[in-house]
Amino acid sequence: MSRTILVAVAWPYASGSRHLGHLAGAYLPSDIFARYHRMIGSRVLMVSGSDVHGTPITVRADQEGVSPQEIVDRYHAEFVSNWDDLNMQWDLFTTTGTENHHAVTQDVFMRLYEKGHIDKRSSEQFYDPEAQRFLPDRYVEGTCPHCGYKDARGDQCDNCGRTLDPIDLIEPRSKLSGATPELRTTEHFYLRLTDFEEQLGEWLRGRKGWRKHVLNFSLGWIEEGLQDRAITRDIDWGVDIPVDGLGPGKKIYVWFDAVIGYLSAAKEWAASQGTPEAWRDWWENPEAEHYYFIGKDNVPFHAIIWPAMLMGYGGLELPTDVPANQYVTFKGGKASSSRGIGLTIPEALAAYEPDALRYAMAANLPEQSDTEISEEEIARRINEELVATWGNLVNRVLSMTAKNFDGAVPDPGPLAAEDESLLATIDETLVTSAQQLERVELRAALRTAMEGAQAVNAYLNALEPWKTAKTDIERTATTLSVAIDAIEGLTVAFSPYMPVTSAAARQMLGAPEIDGWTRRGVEPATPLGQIAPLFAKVETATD
RNA sequence: GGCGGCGUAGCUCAGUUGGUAAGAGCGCUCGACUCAUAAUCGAGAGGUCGGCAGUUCAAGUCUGCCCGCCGCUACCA
Repeated sequence: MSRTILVAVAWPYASGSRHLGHLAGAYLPSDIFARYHRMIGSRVLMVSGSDVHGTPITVRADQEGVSPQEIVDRYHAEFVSNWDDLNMQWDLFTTTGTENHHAVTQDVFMRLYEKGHIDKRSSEQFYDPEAQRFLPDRYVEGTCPHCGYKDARGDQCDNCGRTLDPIDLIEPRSKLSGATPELRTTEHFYLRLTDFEEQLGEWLRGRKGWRKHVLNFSLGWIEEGLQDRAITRDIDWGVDIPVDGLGPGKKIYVWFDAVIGYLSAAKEWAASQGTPEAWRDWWENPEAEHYYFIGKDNVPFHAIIWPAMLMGYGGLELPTDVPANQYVTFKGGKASSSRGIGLTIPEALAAYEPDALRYAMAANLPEQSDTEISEEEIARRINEELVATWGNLVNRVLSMTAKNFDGAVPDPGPLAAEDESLLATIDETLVTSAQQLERVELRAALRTAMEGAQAVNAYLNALEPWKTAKTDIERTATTLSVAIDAIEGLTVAFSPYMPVTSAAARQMLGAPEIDGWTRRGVEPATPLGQIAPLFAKVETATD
């Protein structure tokens, strides 16, 4: 029976270009996983979209003298273009700016409110009289009361690392205008996370196969005790609060609405298909599996807050797994486009072919620990592994076949033990890589596929078809035919990672489109396609 | 400060519930081959598994302390 899979992908924040850390953290793994599931016949719904609300976007808009919508439109267009270049296969990539999303967010808010999981409280916040705006903690700067550092942020001092309360800053000033902020009382709605503490703990302790950094981190939050959390902000850019009582100038907090995007996007997708109820197959179906692809900084939102919201709402499915990735680091530091650390996705796409970039990043996915990446590392992965082992394998086999057998797949004749053995190895490659993909061990599954390619190279070196071509054409036919069948099988394993070149390789082999996670081989006498190298080597900085 | 993760070969990383002489890829050395994008294949060198002390018949794997790196710390998203 075919499985029902929701591939939920972190919503990129439309405040600037995304970088390779984001690509490796969430987008590439989700696409690989979704493609695998489509190949084995699962019903996949892969959704995400641009996250368009929040203070940083309004600040940037002010700085540039444009509307927040202009900022959002610019980066949303860039993301869509990136995904297109990378051949990301979304079922829907929308934004949180749609009417549908606002309506679904308000529905979730109202339901939680009516069930008593949201209440109203007041607190004191810094307000910038010049910018006429309440300031998030990190937009208040001043002198650290602990170490005297002059440019401490309101949430944390970058010098001594201590967590701060902006009220404790000496000589506080607004990061926006430099003005001295004043304290004002403000009312907000709070999500009562404490209502779900026990239920969340029980649920989390029952999770199997979750990465330990995800599970331990989440359980740590539970053990420390959850805190109720404000879910509205003093801002005019966001989703309207669907109940009266707070007065103007307040919106729903961007993070509360962003996670709801997984649900609203499913509804938008269903409506766009002309089957408006179809979202229920994923969200109200206990058999459905939900996988959330995010970076580790988002673990609390996906393993604590969003599940709590779902529990409170009732009748919707909780995450099956949250395979959060760690960080990609450049020269030891976390990638950051705002600080210019590491390549942005547009920069990387300008430098590398999409499939080659996908290979290099997939081979370095930070699944267990932070992974150090450099342009040298990307070039090494492409030149020393991808081109040398896989690209060259396809090229050497096809070249020999074209030359010796009139550009068509030869008839293998009876197979010898070593022929059967190679094909068994490739079949095993597909079995093993599928198991690893199921566990979201994407790096390992790619490695497995490469080992399959090495096995074919070793087989060729052992049977030396370039020699037998002069002495035993039947043996040569067997060798090359078996190698072609093996390569056909490997294109299946590589396809989730490198869809374009895998399809190109199949065309060269004369193989039909992939049908299932299995080796099918190529019929004898099938004419080969136009042969060309699958990948080009990249120049390295030192060349 | 608190919490979490990490610290394993020159580099990038794997090492399930503790158990045969510690692994992979790349790099390096030697050899084979020369069909192929000087690509491939084989062999080899290379590690006190951050440090110290424990538990155990047995620890990279468990416990404690220490050192270092990264992240989070609930109002960045």
